[in-house]
Amino acid sequence: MAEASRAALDRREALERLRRSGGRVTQARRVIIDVLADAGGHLTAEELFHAVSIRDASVHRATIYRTLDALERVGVLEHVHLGHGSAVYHLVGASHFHLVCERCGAVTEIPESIFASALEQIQFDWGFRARLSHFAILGTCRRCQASRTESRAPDSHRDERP
Amino acid sequence: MAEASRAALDRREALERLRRSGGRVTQARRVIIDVLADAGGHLTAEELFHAVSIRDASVHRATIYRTLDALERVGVLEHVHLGHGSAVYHLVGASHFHLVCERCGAVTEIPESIFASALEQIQFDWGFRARLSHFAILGTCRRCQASRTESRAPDSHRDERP
DNA sequence: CTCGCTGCAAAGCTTTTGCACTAGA
DNA sequence: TCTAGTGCAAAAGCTTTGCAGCGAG
Repeated sequence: MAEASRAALDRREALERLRRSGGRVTQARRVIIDVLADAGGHLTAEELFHAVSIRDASVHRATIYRTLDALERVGVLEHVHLGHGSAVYHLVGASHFHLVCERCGAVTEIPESIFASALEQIQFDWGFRARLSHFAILGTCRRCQASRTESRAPDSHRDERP
Repeated sequence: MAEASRAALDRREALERLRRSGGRVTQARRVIIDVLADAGGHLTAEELFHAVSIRDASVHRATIYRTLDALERVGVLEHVHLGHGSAVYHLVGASHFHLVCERCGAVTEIPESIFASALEQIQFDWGFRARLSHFAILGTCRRCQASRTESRAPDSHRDERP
């Protein structure tokens, strides 16, 4: 992976990759990529739509979905499921996993190396080449383990049943 | 975990657990638990609804959702996300992970022990107690790795973009 | 007898799609 | 120019909810 050494694609690289794949660089796509680059990733389609609307109110919600699909197909971005809610999108970059606390919703990124040997064993035993980064890993964070009666944070929850 | 030694709760244990938690054992719940026990797990709400309808057509779709919620809350069942589609439900039992092939949709269950040391390291390094069983692990199965042009199986796909 | 559970209907939310028009290469 | 991409509107899923009646304990 060429991008594994960097945090993520920047605007220029993203547009370049899009162009090279035969896609057109439109106003909507430029804004969407800008927002994703600025946010540093982890936006749902809806969050992205709101953020994009601020910069260009003419971009339609349907365009967000179609563009996310198109950009994912040409390898400019990826989506991850952090929980029960909508997927979140981010520009491709260093492969990593997400630890999501089921109680407070905190998201921690960890390097993929942690699971290297486990994934090798799965490849060896089952012939299955696993890609762990597509889903978050749920659990309980240090803080919430310490305080069992910790109340839930009001925001940033994606995997909570009300 | 008391149920870790067995494949999953059977009807009697499930009803017992429901009753002990103060829940009422109704006709609808009995049928739902029966269907899940017979299926051996991995049913979406919609699949469950169809299967339940065959045995008792009077059970409403909304009851399926409310019952799944209730039964999950009292620890009778759990849900897992195998892919982009709806979650699948199963009676609680031995903790395991699901390998889902992104190309053919095949689902393989593997024991949680594979990841034991990785999860321990996460606990040690980040203080995060991870529970990997809530999401599937996507990747490519042996067969699909062998035949790169393998056509997708028409069914059992849950994590495929059309 | 009481209130937890259910059927029903309707709404809610996210995502997709058909169509005609616009604009990128 | 030529067609990929877009806005718009409407539909399509899937899931939730308010309400009144029923039935489990």
